[in-house]
Amino acid sequence: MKATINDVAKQAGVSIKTVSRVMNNEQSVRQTTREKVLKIVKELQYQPNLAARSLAGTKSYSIAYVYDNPNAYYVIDMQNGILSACKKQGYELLIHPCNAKADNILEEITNMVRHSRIAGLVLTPPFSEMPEFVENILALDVNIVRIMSGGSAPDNFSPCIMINDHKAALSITQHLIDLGHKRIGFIAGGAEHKSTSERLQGYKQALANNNITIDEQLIVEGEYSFESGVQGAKRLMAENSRPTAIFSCNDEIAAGALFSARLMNIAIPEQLAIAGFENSPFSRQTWPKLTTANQPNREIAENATNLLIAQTRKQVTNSIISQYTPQLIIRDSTEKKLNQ
Amino acid sequence: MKATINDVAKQAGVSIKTVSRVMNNEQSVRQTTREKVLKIVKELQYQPNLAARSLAGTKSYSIAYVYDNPNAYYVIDMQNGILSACKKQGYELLIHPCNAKADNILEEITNMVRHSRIAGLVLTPPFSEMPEFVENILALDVNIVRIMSGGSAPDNFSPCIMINDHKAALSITQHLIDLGHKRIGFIAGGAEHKSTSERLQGYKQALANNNITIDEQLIVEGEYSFESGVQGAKRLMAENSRPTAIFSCNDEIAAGALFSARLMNIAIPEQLAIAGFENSPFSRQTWPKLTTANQPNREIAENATNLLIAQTRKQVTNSIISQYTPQLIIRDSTEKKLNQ
DNA sequence: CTTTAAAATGACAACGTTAAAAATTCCAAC
DNA sequence: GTTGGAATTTTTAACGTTGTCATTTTAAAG
Repeated sequence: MKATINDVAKQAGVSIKTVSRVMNNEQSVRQTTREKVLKIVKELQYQPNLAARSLAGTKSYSIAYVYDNPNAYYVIDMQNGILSACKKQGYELLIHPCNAKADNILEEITNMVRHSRIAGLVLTPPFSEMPEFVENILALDVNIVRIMSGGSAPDNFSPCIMINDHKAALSITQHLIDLGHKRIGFIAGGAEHKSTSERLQGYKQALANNNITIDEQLIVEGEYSFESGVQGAKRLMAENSRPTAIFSCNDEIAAGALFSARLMNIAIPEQLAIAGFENSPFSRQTWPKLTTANQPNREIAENATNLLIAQTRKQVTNSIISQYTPQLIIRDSTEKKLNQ
Repeated sequence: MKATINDVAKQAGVSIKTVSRVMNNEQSVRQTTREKVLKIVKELQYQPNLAARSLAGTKSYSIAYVYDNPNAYYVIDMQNGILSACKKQGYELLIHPCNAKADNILEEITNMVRHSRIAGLVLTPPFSEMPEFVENILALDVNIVRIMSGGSAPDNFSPCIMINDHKAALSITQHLIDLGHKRIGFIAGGAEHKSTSERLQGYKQALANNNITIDEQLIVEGEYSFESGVQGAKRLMAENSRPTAIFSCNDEIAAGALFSARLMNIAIPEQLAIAGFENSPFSRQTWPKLTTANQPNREIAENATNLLIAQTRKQVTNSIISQYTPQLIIRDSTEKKLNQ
């Protein structure tokens, strides 16, 4: 039914090993031979059998995405980006949602890697930002790529995609300052996420740049959830001297803060400007829509996966670092446009 | 490094075939032998190699989830439910997001099934509700399970999980009627989804049960998106005689309708009651929170996958149908409680 | 005890690919 | 033309399972 390497070899009049070489883009195949084989491959619609490949070879063609993130939009974007790269390069994706705080998490991942013969892992926060975890995973001799927050990579053990949250948070805060705000609240995300501290530092830097004193009362702890935004805004707006603007660590928190403000009959943006971060669908589904910073997760994920696969194929020896800085998107939650 | 069937066989003093029999729960293995083998399996932490299995055997241990759904919450819930069943039964999950309207969609899925040796497919709307598509997939001799809307299965070609949207929509509408509403708007989801027509029929039935004339002006077309809710509410509220309540086909639409109502300065629920459907996070992230019907997607997905695997193992001959009726959850978008 | 059928177990060839080693072909330099 | 080394290609043996069929063991009946 389905064409195998034998069928191709017979048709092309070469040995199966030659077909294998062509399929794997290996050296020492004469150009004419390569073309001859590729023609038959196309004719028979031959695709190498993944099971046979991973059984016979030392290589694997499976990539796993390990995550623990309650943000469905983020996860779906990541999955789609990873899948896109996988498809193009003939890999399959195994998704592995799990609990980062489980005490046997390392054992769980180890088993998964061993059992499924994984070529590499894509790690996002919080996993990518747990140094001990990363070290232990690398000890398994499996490739990884990390997507994480920061201006520069924490080490050069593996390719990293760095999201410059500091810079992005700085420009959001500067935008609020430019609008005349001087008392700007900050609702943090989970403390275990480096993005939280990076965004906080960007916020502080912007204030410092404009000679605005940092008021610790205006900075409240939280986590990356809608509910956290609700509570955070409640606390901030209960202060004696309320802020006139709130920068929330992500759009979901911002949506919660906005919800909370409405409960208190506070007009947005007239009495309170609110900004989020991520440009997730949340930022477009509130009223008014949220000012935010665009973080192109799908693209980031595809890029990361390409780096991972390149590493798997030993096409790179040195660690590669790629940088993204989310760009400011101004919407009505901070600055109302006249026509709407 | 990793234990193979040979290691187990040697240690247990039996042939590899016997170990294979034990691992596959086959008949004709003496109880004492079975125990002896299982003891070694545990000791060596032996797990059969999936690649070797699918290469050698006629069976496959991969399940694919084919979907085309913009609702991230729904997809994540489904994935987690399917994964949960897969893990328990030693299967792996391949996710396959795709475009249901692509003209080569059948070819795409066919290739995937052939190439990855898929044991079965989990289909959700719109795929599960495309009879021609389903028929063609079944012709590939692959097992499927369908999760779809309706009171009874459309055929008995494969196990189905039926969501009784009709009944659920009826009870939501009845709830609105019980609150005194007589002019109730309906914002539809995508016409290609059976849930849309089922929910519409439930809505109409409830009106009929209460001798309320059905006003076609109050029924607007739409699709399952936030934006569609925004537009739908805009149209409904522009009518000469506005509705006093709106039943939206899902929570995302309802959230959009609510957003839209706020833009028009309409008080919820005083001037307009809004109900959604699904009990997705959307329903808890609006202000006020949405009355809805709870659809336990994760549980449904796990159940569906179990049916699929049972079918794969030929543990069932006849088609199995499982039923779910989403249950009404009353929140502030239709009926404000005093203490809040 | 035999005999016999059924139950349990084992031997060995697949499955479709890659790895390692061996064989062949090619081409440039004498 | 030879020759020698590099480039290309082929041969054969894995990889870890399951399927098929042969063999051994068991237990029941005579």
